[in-house]
Amino acid sequence: MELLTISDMAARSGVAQSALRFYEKEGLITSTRTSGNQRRYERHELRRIAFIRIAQQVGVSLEEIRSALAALPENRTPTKTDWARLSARWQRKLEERITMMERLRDQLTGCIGCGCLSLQRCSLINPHDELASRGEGPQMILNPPRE
Amino acid sequence: MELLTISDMAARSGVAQSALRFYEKEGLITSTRTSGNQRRYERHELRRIAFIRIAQQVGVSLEEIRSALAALPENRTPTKTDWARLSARWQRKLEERITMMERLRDQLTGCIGCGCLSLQRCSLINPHDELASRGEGPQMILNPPRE
DNA sequence: CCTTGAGTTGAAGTGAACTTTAACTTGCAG
DNA sequence: CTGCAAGTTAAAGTTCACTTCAACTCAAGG
Repeated sequence: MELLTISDMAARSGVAQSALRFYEKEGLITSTRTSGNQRRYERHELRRIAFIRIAQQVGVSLEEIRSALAALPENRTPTKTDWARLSARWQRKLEERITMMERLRDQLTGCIGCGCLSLQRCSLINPHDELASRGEGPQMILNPPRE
Repeated sequence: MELLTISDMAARSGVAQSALRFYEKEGLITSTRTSGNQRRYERHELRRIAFIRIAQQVGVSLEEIRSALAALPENRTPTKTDWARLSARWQRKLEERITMMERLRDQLTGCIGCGCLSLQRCSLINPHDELASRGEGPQMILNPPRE
């Protein structure tokens, strides 16, 4: 069971050393120390880092990521099942985001025909201008009507 | 041709007044002034704002948005065609982002089966660990191999 | 030993996208 | 007219996600 140095981790994960230290300070990853106070990482920390970067791609904040990772066991190396549970959760987030983007794309496609993009008339943004009651902004995308 | 005040604009667009002033300072939108130095907006500025918010949803920076908007005519109200051209361009960006997200989702689905998320073995991140030559990080998602 | 590269810390800096503040001025209903 | 809500500015503050800096200490080859 060989431990990895911070430069190993940076090389393998593609994340800068400074970011790794930052993540540790934020409680996203952990490390042990050598007698000389240098960080040593267990191999499975790479999974945490991978997870962090993926979640960021999905548009999740570090704070949310932190709280998700907090669900992993602290006293033992996470099992496949632990990770699978977490992955499933993020997969739903991803799914939601994709759906939103697709809705955005579809509406935008319709808008290209009319060359509009008006806040008042275009369905992309606020159809019929009667949505004021539902709040401000591009209601159709952020908060579409149920069918 | 009635002009809108800043609070009209804020109400109609769902964007804070402070943000509208900020956008103006950044050259994203424009306004005329009353004799008493108050901002008055032409109605079509709402379209610019809508466009800005939509582009932000897609993950585009204000700087990029600014340069895209710079392609619109300054001396006349943009025509449908002007907007359509711009919309088409963003639609491609959206399409790309959706593709990336779908790839991410598909890979993640595969990963749930194995409960992995390893930087070394999981195909989500860096299959076979031989991608080092192609750069660091989650290569499969950011820069997938051609088929 | 000595040098050099790798690692450590706290604190300050960065950039994006705004918001808040303070001190005024305008617009308009009564 | 008056009073007050709405508007104006420059400058400073905020949050997020890091990076950079300065001043060290540690580890290992020659």
